[in-house]
Amino acid sequence: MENPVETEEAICKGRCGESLSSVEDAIYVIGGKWKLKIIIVLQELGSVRFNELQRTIGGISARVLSNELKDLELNGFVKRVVHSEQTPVVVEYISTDYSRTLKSVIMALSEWGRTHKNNIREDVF
Amino acid sequence: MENPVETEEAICKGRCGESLSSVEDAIYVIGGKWKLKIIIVLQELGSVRFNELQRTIGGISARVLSNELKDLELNGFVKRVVHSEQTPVVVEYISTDYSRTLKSVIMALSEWGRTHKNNIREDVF
DNA sequence: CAGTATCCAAGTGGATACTG
DNA sequence: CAGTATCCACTTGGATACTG
Repeated sequence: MENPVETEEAICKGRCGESLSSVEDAIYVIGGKWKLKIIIVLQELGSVRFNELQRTIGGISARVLSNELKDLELNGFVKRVVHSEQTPVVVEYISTDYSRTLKSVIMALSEWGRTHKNNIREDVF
Repeated sequence: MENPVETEEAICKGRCGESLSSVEDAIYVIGGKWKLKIIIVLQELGSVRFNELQRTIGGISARVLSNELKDLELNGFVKRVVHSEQTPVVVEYISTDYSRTLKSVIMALSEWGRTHKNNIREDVF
């Protein structure tokens, strides 16, 4: 620890390692092209059905959406509710309280994305 | 707009469309497994060389790191500085002011990731 | 050191058809 | 409607060797 020739790598692992590993954990769970978008739509609409969700998000295939939803459900962001009293069976996906803990992440990302888009329009094109 | 049978999809596209598309834009630029991690290390160390960066991040191959850095440079998050007066040539990567606009994104993500990790330890295992 | 080139295995994802 | 199964093209990424 007091090694005078401590490498920069070691210094970084000590100094920014926590941020690094926390961000890594976050990306592992909510990273990818679709997860946050699904969570946003579910939070906004409250309750959505499969095909409706697919159309709202746009560009996602049924297979991929299905896999993403399973993933999100496993991690507690989404609850799958089956109304088996109806035929054909109706399935609703609803956002959980836990998904609301992502509020600040979503706000930060959407604000940055909006600003970035404006920067690009003004500076580059 | 005043259509009484306006679909939920349309409602969502009006209500949360901006957040949705902004988050999409953000993910498009800084999404993926490595980009934010690279940016964090560069911000923390200020200036890093290629192999050093590879070792600090850990788990990333030279080819992938090289591609990510090109991408980040194109988008203005990283500056590549060549010291051609030395042999063998020394290359430094430094973070830009623009990468600092990601501060709130990184903070939100790292805080959420840290909390999430704690939740998992306590609740699931 | 700072990458690039090549080979190759594994994963991702679209399209389509199909099921209860 | 709410998915699943299959086929298949494309992409991603590791390992290794190589260059200036």
